[in-house]
Amino acid sequence: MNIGTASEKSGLPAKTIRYYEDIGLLRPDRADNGYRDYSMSDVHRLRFLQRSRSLGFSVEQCRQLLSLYGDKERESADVKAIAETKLVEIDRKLAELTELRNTLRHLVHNCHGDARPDCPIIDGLSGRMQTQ
Amino acid sequence: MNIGTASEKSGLPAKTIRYYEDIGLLRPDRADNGYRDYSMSDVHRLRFLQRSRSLGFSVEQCRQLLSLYGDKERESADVKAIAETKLVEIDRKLAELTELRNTLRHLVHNCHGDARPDCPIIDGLSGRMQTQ
DNA sequence: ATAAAGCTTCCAGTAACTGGAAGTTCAAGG
DNA sequence: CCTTGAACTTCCAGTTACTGGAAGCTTTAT
Repeated sequence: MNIGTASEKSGLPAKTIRYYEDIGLLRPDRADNGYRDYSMSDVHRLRFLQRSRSLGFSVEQCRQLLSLYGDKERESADVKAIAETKLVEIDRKLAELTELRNTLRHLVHNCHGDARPDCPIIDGLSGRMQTQ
Repeated sequence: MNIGTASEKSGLPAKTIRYYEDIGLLRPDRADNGYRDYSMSDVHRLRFLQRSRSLGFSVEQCRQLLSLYGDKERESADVKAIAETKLVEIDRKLAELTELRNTLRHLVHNCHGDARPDCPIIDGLSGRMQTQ
């Protein structure tokens, strides 16, 4: 499939997909006309990149994560070690995201939603805090 | 407190903290010697920035999120609208992160962890997929 | 008093895109 | 078949969000 279709399916702009190829994150086939030709496997890699990038992993971390999928020659123990390291990181991110959500939820539910500026959460968080 | 202490407490490099000041994300006091002087409230903003940036929110999104905390003049209905928009985004990120974790967990648990390269998950995900 | 550590500003470099120009190829309509 | 517009190509320049380093001032520790 062409880059436009791959872009739609992966949620990444075509520009970014070409950039990822430049820095060696994937290597699509080329059709006779010179157009890039993406397989479903390529699209999976792209979606994976889209997701992990948007979650705050660096491109180099994504490259590591991708290697878990792509490299059949890689030893399983190695895969396991990398995956386990990343799992710790992901769990930390999950906890932080949950905390952020709770804060915002609280904000939404405890504020009046009208024109009164005396929101208790904002007051609580923005004021001078002496607690530690 | 000085920038070094604020850096420790927030988890952000001093360089980044100064940069955030440059682009108007916070405005610490200055001591008589010209040193920046951070309050606990500043540190809270910094920690909040650290967290939301590492979770893939852009600086501009962080600026919006921060406005929920900082601006007492802001109307509550406005706060509520922004918070609710961000909540949807956070929930999406949570779902994606959970999915990513499940994939990796599966990878960790189903692989042999020895030197055999025939991990079923890698085989499943990296191979040519005909499914859609 | 002097050295090291920490602070200041400023300027240049990097990572990860992103936009735009200039040209080629393809799919649709006349 | 011809043309027109969308989608593709490469290349180069610009943006965002830092990051490193120089040059100099202030504080702390011996």
